[in-house]
Amino acid sequence: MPELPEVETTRRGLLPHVVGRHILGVVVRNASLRWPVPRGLGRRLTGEPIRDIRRRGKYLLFDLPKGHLLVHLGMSGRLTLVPRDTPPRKHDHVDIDLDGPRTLRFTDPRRFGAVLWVDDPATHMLLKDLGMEPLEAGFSGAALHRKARGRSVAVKNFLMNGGIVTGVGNIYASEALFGAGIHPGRSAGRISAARWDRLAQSVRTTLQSALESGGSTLRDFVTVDGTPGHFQHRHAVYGREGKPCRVCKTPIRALRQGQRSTFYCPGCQK
DNA sequence: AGAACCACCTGGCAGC
DNA sequence: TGCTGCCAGGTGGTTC
Repeated sequence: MPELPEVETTRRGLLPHVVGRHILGVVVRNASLRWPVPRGLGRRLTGEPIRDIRRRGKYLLFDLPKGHLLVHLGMSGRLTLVPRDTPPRKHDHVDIDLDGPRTLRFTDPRRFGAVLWVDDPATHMLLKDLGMEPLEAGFSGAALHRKARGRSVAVKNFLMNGGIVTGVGNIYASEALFGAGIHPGRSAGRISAARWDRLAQSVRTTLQSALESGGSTLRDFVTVDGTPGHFQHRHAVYGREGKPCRVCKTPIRALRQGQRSTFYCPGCQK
């Protein structure tokens, strides 16, 4: 489900209800996520205050005095705030009871997500090699151009490589390439500096607009209070195969790249 | 080093 | 209705 806008929407929704709260207890109903939820997570968390919630790519980091709770939503994960003692449903795997009226609940049908303890984000295996944050300074066409030198991989797969840019997944890669007028199959190493500038700008504006719409809800993404995002109604190409391009009316096409669906406009993207 | 594939898991939907 | 096959927002690991 969640790419950067959905993860960031989740973070912003949680902030006012979670930061400053102490953790009263932890319930792990199913520890078999992408990696096992560590034994002793409850012992590490219980009694501790949550000082901040940060995001690195699609990872959320809950800052505690002695370390960090790391949450990744995988393909189908969700974090919601529910009234304490709300009965768990089938895929509610982890509960973090907070002081105050609510419980922070991790739900994930496919269990590709993760709930882990991290001592030091700077050296953690899952975090240390992540690429540029597309909404922060340092992300630019020039930086992308430099990283793409000599690489034959399709630009769409390049954009989705978390070691290059973090947070851009399957939906927003297609959308950003449409915005920049670049064909998703073009080799990353054969794109001009001017077009990398357009693409970097398109990635930023695409993610920013999605964020302002509360993210995209395709199947099950909901914000922390249970309301869906609505950016899916504004997708230019994603999920629109056969429908007319919003700009030139050419039917949108789909193709497979690295076992993922890509959508593009053959009229607008070269 | 880089590129292409696979694996992990459940649920929803189209087609028969 | 019920079965089968395919698809889905991610990403680490393996192989070439």
